[in-house]
Amino acid sequence: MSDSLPTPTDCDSGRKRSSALELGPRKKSCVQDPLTLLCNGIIFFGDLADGKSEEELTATERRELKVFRELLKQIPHFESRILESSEEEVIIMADLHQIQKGANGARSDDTKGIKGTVIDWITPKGQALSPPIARNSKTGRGFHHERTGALLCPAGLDWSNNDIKEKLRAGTIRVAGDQWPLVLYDGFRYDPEDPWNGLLRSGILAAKFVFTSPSSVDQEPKATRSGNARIHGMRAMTKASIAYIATQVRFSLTSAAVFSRTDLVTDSERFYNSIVDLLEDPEEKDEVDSLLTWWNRQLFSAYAEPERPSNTNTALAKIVRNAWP
DNA sequence: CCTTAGATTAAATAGGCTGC
DNA sequence: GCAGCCTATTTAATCTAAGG
Repeated sequence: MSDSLPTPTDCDSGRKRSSALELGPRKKSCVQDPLTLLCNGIIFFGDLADGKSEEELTATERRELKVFRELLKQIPHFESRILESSEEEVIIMADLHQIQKGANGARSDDTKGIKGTVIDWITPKGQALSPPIARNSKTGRGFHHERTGALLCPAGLDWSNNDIKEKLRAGTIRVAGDQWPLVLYDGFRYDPEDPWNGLLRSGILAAKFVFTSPSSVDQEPKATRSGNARIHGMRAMTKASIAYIATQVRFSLTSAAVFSRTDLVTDSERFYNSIVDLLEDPEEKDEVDSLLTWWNRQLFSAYAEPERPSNTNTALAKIVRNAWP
């Protein structure tokens, strides 16, 4: 990390931009326009090769060139790769970061929305939660609340057993991501005799909220414009979108304030993967097929023809989301 | 080895904007 | 006036480097 970049005071934005483009496993998101940076860098190199002097560049261009050089230095073989690659490949590399950025933003929007409305559909009809849960805060959720605790309780465990309840609250019993909570089951009822009974058929409202539109959750939708599904040409639920919704719902019930794939307490990543694993298991194909059919009847029976997909980063990201979050 | 301050990052949040 | 998109700001977690 001995960074030879002198970091003049007027150049900190440049540093950010360079680090944002590392092609490592970690995604950096503060870059404004990675594509421009890459393209300009290549153009600069071409100009310099043609005998153009560096002094002819503007201050901004020199700074950009500097960032570009730093980039080449930091990433092994990046120089040869980028100078050999076609224009299309450069665009793809830059877009990957934009898409990741869009995906993060979209997920964040969903988390925010579900956090509020989930309160409505875990509240028994005509009753109130006691104690009440704030719509905009995660405090008071998780195992410490009777309702969210019951829904988060692993399906095989008995929440009404005080000993178990206390151990869940104290953390003596740690719930891993592949121990599925009761909230995944239709009517919040788990059937030990038939584990498939109702499994993954509970998050309709959340799915509608995300995919069709927030108001499509209500009896009388007041949508005045198209929702996500129609905008992005989504015609059906996929295995990944079912797992995505389940993950969002599960997270919304926890008291954790920050969504993190790698957080081992919420264990969201393992939870998501465990559902995808089940849905992709060839031996479960029949059950999965009928599950998908069921979901599509719930969500898309009223959806006739989707519009053409739009082209924004977020739109691309949401398409990606249905294949890989 | 551990602590600690500072930097860096991802994510949450509020709120504004646009198109219908 | 809704739905989705976008931006600026805040917050929390993680990393780094220096010092004890």
